Amino acid sequence: MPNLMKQRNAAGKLIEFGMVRHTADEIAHRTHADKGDHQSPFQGQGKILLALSQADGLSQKELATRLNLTAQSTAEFVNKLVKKRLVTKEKSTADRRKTIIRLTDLGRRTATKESAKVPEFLNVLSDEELDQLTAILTKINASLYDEINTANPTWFKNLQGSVADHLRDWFL
Amino acid sequence: MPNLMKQRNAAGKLIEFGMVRHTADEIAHRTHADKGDHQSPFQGQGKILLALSQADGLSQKELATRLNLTAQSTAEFVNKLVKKRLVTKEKSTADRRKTIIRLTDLGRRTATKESAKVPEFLNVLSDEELDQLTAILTKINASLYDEINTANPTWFKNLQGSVADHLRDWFL
DNA sequence: CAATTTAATCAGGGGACCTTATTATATTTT
DNA sequence: AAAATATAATAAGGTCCCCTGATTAAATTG
Repeated sequence: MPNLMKQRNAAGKLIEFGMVRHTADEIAHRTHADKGDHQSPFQGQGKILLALSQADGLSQKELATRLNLTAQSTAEFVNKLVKKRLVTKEKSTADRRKTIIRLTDLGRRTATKESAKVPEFLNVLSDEELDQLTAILTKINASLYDEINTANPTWFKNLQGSVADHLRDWFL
Repeated sequence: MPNLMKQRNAAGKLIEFGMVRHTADEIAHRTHADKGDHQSPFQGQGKILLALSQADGLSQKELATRLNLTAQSTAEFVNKLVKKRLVTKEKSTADRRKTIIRLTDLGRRTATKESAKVPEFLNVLSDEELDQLTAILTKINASLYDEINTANPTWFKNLQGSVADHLRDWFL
């Protein structure tokens, strides 16, 4: 079993990392002041954009399912995106209950832009440390996947899907 | 200069870590279903509780300053905490403009409970990996502190304070 | 055709924050 | 001391992220 003290140290650093990065993010938003555009790509409207950039023309229900959101939340975010002219809604002709959501050009550009950039703080690490970090995170992620899968297989599948989608863009 | 490919790998893993941990957290909340009790200790009401557990009897203004919140947000959170009987408000006799906030017993217990527990996923790491992770996070955190300090010295000071407060409990 | 399931919407609510007034209660200045 | 200014807290209203419950419209089933 691993040394408890070492675990505690690492945990402390992780907590610190969480706090510090949170603040750094806030500063980034507030400073850059991109106006209404300060959303994380993993939440709310950003989430929708990301999903659509990977599979355009989904119905609201499909979006909700993939993103583990309720139909109502999904509708809310979609409507906001429509107002911003980032997506469009149209009734499916095949099944008139369904509403198909599509990215506009602007929406696609926005989604792409959000998507990828290497955090600057990785610049302070050596090659060796980067490898170590990658290996460690791989282990940690595997363990978390496990935990999630045990607790809620549905979420696990959805999560796998969106991680894969996101990282596919990221790595090519 | 570090290898770009290695940076990208690490960045990808970090992004994945972010997504996965987010989901794991949600499951923890939803599953445990502690009712109204699903707040991060670094935001909103939780933030207030944490600050008070470190220095009870602050005025709202002092809280706002320490936590980089507006007086209005602070008031909102405090009022919600009052409703939940986690804190009390009373007028300062020395300066009747001020309102002093104090933790109730329940509040103190809640704050303490929130505060410390080693994330389970650290169990999958070896001693060596724990050391590596600690070293890496130390570097990353230092770099983020730097960035924050440059951008906003005030926030930097406040952040230092709350990190110190939080970690003091954590390490003893 | 009647009953049921499904996709969306409406209404309403909680939590995190913010901006723009106002209202008390000091503290200064004249 | 009276007037002017600064400070602590409120009130009101907004945005964003999410959810539950109730209702409507269209499709599927029996």
